[in-house]
Amino acid sequence: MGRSPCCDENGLKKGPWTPEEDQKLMEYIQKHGHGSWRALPRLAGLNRCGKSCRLRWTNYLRPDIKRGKFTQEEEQTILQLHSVLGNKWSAIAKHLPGRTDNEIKNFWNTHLKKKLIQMGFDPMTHRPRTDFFAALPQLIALANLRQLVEQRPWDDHTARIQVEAVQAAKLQCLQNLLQSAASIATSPSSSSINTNTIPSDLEQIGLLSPPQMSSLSTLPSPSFLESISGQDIAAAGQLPDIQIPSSFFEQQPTSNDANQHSDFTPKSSVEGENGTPKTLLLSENSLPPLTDFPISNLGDACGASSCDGSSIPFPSWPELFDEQFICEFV
DNA sequence: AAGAATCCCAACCGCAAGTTG
DNA sequence: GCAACTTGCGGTTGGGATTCT
Repeated sequence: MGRSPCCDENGLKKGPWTPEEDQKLMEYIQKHGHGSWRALPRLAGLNRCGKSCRLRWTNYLRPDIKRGKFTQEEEQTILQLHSVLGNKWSAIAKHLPGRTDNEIKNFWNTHLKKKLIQMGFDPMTHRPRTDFFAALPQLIALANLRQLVEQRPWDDHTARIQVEAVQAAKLQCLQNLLQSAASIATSPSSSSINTNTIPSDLEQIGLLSPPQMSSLSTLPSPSFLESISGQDIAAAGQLPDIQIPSSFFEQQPTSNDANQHSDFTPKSSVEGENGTPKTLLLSENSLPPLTDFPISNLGDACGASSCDGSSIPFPSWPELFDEQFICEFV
């Protein structure tokens, strides 16, 4: 065991690779294979450590590397695998030919994680986040503090201010949800997918929702899990419920679609009683169903952000947004 | 037009597991 | 069994590119 001393050696070049260095490395590996990475730089005439050479080769120079944007299918696969495997980038990469673990990791950190957060999902647990609601008391306290700062006496308005703060928070939450759905639907990367054309295997791997979960996905199917090595599953420990909203992948209506549905209405794909997928169109007055939040096993696969004990249980829609509020919002 | 802010990704760092003698 | 060495992995960062103000 012990740390590799190679990168600690002095006089070895660091930083970006030059085309000449790339050329040397490629030519050497194509001729001789990489063999011992430690010996390779010397043999190839490179003033780099073996680790740096290995990284450059595996992440950039390897001929089978697929470059360019991640496809919708790849994105879905990453999300699905991440919900099962967590940050096991190399394990995830094995299921995405031509993609490196580093690339997937970067893609996750710069795109997918943000998307999930925007959607109100914890990127670690793939469950609805509760932190926003946990912040409600702070918002109320802020409203109260402002009143104090302004030296206004506590009067009958205090209660009203509190109510307004809660209303504002609710409004912001709802706007966030709708904006997230809209922004995802309008993102170029999502333009190639259509709920009606999602291949059946995506349903099989649990990316489409079962009836009871409405817009939320559930556990991956056995067939999907079988495609992952037993070792991976074992490493992942207990399998979490996967709740990527199906609207995550949905498409901005095309210009034609937009004519048909002039105002954006989040769609959820659900299965009919006979198992046939059908599309659920949410009306202006309906809301994404979040009442299926599985509090029962919440603690099993918690990440840091929502399971630190400070969070409050995720409230149901009727609890959170009363009818009057919804009408006001609409 | 220019400076600030943000995004993005190649590359580095350090840890740990595997291998070898 | 032990220590040295090698490899693989995940987290983090530096800085160029892009977007915003």
